[in-house]
Amino acid sequence: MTHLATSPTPPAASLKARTAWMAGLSTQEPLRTLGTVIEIGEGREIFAEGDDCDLFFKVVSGVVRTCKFLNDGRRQIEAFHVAGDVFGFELGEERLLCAEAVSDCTVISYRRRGVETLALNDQSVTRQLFQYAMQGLARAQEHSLLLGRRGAAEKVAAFLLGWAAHSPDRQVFSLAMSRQDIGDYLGLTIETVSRTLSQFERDGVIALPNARQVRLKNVEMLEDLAA
Amino acid sequence: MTHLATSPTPPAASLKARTAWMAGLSTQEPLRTLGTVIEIGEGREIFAEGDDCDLFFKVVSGVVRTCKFLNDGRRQIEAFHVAGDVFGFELGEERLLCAEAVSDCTVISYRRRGVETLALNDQSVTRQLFQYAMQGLARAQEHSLLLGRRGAAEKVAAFLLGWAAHSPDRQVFSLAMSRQDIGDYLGLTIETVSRTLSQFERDGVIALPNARQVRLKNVEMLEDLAA
DNA sequence: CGCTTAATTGATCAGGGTCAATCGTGGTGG
DNA sequence: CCACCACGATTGACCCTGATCAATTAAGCG
Repeated sequence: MTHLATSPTPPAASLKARTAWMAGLSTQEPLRTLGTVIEIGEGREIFAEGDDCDLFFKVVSGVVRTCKFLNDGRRQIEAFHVAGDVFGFELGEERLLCAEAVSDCTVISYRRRGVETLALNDQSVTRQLFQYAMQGLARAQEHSLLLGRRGAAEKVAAFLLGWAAHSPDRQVFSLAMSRQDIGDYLGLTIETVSRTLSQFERDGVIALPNARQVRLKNVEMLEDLAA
Repeated sequence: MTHLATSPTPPAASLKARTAWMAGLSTQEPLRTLGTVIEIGEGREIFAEGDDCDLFFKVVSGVVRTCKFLNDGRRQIEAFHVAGDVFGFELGEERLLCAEAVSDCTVISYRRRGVETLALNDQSVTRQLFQYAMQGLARAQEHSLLLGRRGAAEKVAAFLLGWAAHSPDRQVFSLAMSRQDIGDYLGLTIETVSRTLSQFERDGVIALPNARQVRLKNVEMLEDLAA
């Protein structure tokens, strides 16, 4: 399940090629004709909490975060979405989460109504939607598990391994997101994230050439930590 | 790894009556004929981590917990399932979670294969499965949010309100689960759960006639706490 | 080259975990 | 019927991890 390295701007032509990343649907891509390609600048909002759910999205390149702002001002990041991931896929009429571009990114938007109409005539569309829902479910459950973990070290280790798994190179990769993002995803403060990473580096588990670059030096120990 | 307590199978007659409890499907219930009703005793395992996913279940009565055991012996409860909820619905071949009866309960089991076959000919079945997946997704996201909350008071308050919402009487209800269960669901220890409840009682927010009975005295304050 | 923002590091504090004792309730057997 | 036991829940004392507050360093960027 390797995702392609993010390449320079993908014009429409590359879009077709990229549908191959989708899970379990090598032959058919009935949604292809419905999508609209959109470029989003780093930090820009894609949709907000409370918006109508008339669209959902698939990431082509870049990273998107879906999150919720709590009444005390804190932010909880529900997930990071990378190439191939679908987000903004909700049951109700109003969005419970908002979505923002972590990095510059390209996404495809789909009209929910249009897809639903399509689904009436095409079983494979319904099944595709089902796949998206189940993948989201699995992801959310995994995240619950992560948040339930006790130690900061456990959480950060699990996060690094999870992120490494998306990367083309599992040993060396760069984090698309800030320490604040990582903290909001793991339920920790930036300081704790930073300290934990520094400690990992002192222990020789990882190397940090700069704040965004990570090199895993001892994957086994990380896996032990992540439990 | 024993599952599926073979027990006095209720007759088909009772099954029909029970379909009325199901959410959102008043007119159609294409799955009705496929299910097998099963009685499970309190504390009994329904399926284990690593089992085949050839079945999924719907709760008729009682409460079921789905959970995961971590390598350090801790247990994380992913969800409590009450009448009408579907559980054991997973993508992969092997289960990632296990399910146990919190109280004596009655569930209906469905063969995944059978339902999939049915779905080929019947759009409504596919759409029903989609609904289950999306409900599970919404639930898992809500749980992530709950776990991400900072304070113990916030978590316990949110839990009480959530549980009250299922109950026939929103003011007075009884908890089906132990303190340990609550703790494992919220990522807290039994002591902290107990202390927090006691504190709520001292503050006049709730009353605890006995360990399992809860009476909400100040819902507004609970809602403030739950944020 | 200074300005701004992100990240790191340090010092202190508090929320919740841990360990341990006590209470309460329900079940069992004399 | 009551003494006894077992188990869950509660409460208390103490400690540790991670949050908070604050200062310093590093990295972009006009």
